[in-house]
Amino acid sequence: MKEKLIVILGPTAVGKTDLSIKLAQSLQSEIISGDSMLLYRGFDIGTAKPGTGEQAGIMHHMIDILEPEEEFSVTRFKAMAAEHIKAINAAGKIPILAGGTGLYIKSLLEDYCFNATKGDEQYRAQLEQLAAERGREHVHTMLAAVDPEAAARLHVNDFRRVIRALEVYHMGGEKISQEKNAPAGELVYNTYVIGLNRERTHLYARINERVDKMFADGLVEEVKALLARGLDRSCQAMQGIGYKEVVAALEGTMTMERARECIKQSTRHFAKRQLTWYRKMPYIHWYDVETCTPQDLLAAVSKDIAGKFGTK
RNA sequence: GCCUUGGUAGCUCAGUCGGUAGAGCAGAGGACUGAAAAUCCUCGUGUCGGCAGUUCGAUUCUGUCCUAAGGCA
Repeated sequence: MKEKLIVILGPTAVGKTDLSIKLAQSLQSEIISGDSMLLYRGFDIGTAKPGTGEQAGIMHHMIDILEPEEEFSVTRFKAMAAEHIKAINAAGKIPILAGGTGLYIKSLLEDYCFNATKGDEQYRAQLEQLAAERGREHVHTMLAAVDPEAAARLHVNDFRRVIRALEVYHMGGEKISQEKNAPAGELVYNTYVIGLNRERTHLYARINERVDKMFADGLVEEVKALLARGLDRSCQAMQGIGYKEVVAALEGTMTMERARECIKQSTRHFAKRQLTWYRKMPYIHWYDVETCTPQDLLAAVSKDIAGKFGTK
């Protein structure tokens, strides 16, 4: 008997948070975040994290569980989310997984089987050093020597993956190209996947507005506070959209105005990339947020969920 | 009114010593299996402001008109 799960995904700024909270209220359930940036404490404004007021007393899991300097990865997400899903089901409720991180959600639903080799900071730094000295081609050639299949698939410039492939081979004796599990096309959970979308130009307009609002709400102060705490600007969380640009502006490499535009642009690009993940998930039930009010959306979604799970 | 400098892809501009043009950005599509809000790949025909002239041929030269900015009155 598979555990039940409701998923809400969609591009950034489409309105996932709002729907997830309303739905959680009406189903008296709990929310699990499927978002790689909400994990971090202190990263609130730039991540559009729902504040405690907005959370409306609904239990939110996997938000604010990491210190800013902590590292995180998909496998941890997968394991943690699975636990929450299990626990909430055990309590007789249907958990709501809401978030936009394609890899995280897809790997959870489809049970990606990752290589066991852990990330090794030192080894990565070593390869980056090597690439700086002898070029990326050189590192790519190293991969071709040990795992030609992976090398053929990876572009020389897709340096992160080249590094990972080498790491997997040298640190763990595995190959990134080795066949993983073939999840029989069936999802891990008894799940109803809701995809929210709206017309692209309108989505972009919302993104632009939201970025302006982040600045008005004190994004710059948030970043300053993080830096003042001694947080290294190179840490994972600081690579998030909105943070790396503000840091650059504070360091003087670009104007704050320019940073604001960069953030809008990156967010738009990001939304587009999210959408390409979702296109590979044929089991998503799409709802056009454009053509209905929040009430109608909730009603429509509730009805479809009731049909699926036999809830009220 | 006169002078100067512009008018080339949605935007900013480059360029053609005359043989119908190309970058960045924007935008679009894609990849992705322990960093994923990360990382990476692919995609550029537009009356070269209008009209006329010179020419085998003009976006490129000449004239004229329109238009923008600046200067002089």
